[in-house]
Amino acid sequence: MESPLRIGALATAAGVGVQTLRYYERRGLLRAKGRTAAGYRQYAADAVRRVVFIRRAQAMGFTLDEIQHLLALRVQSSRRCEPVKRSASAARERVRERLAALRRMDTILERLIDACDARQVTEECPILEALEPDGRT
Amino acid sequence: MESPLRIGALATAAGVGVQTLRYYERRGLLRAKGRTAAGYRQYAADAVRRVVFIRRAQAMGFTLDEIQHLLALRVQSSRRCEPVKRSASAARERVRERLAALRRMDTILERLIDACDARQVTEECPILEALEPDGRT
DNA sequence: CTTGACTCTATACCAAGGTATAGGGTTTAT
DNA sequence: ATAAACCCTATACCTTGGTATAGAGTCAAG
Repeated sequence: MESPLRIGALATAAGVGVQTLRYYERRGLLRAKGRTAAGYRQYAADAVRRVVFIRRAQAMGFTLDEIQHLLALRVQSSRRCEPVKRSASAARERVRERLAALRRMDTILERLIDACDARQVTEECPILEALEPDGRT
Repeated sequence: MESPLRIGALATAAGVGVQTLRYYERRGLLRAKGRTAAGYRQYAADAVRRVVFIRRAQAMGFTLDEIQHLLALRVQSSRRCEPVKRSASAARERVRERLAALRRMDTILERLIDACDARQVTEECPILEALEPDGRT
């Protein structure tokens, strides 16, 4: 029985601009529950979570198209399970690749900081060595 | 005594287009060692590593501006160590935040795939819970 | 000595993900 | 009942990270 949010309230709650929400709607990422007589969008309270999710997923490198797919992932019936599983597996594959790359970056930065602490002069840029294809750390 | 690379050779070696390399130069990410009499850019062999680094860093979500800072990170002398360390620490902080978020995402996707295998119906979109600030999985 | 592959600068264009503005209606507090 | 603060659509514009094109010079092979 909660009163629905108008777009400005949702924007404030989620920390984005109203234009952004309308843009997400055009992109198919967000739908208003309905409209008032005057045509104002009405959102349920959980729209805040959805928008926050979108921003966080973006922050970890997903595109809006990918996020749209992620948001659609749920097992709706015991049929139609395979497509969901395929999407989820593909998404997970990308996540794991990014994880591996980020872990390498973390190691490199850690070692750089340590070198700095030890006041060692590193003639070569250690960062440049960070991401060699063979990934030796 | 290796013969310097021209832009096309560097582009091929690093797997990018020549336009991209000139763009990086404009952005201050890449410098040619010199020019031929005709004005052709000449690159040292290690430019390949630099460009590959740029692409990998991009792939893990760094902007070109951030990458420019990363590339500038090297301990050039035992003085001036602090600023380097601060940049590296800040970069590492961002990396670690992304890692944490990606790990949560990975867990969620794994559980979704498992639910799918078990033919369980997930009514609520489980993805939405993936990135809650408190990170409960 | 010309043809094709390469290079140069400069400028235009593109896609993603917004942000701003114009021109208008609505709701609310005074 | 009117001004401030909100909402609507539509359209234009912005930034990032490129890609394409135009017009011109360079170099190596035949």
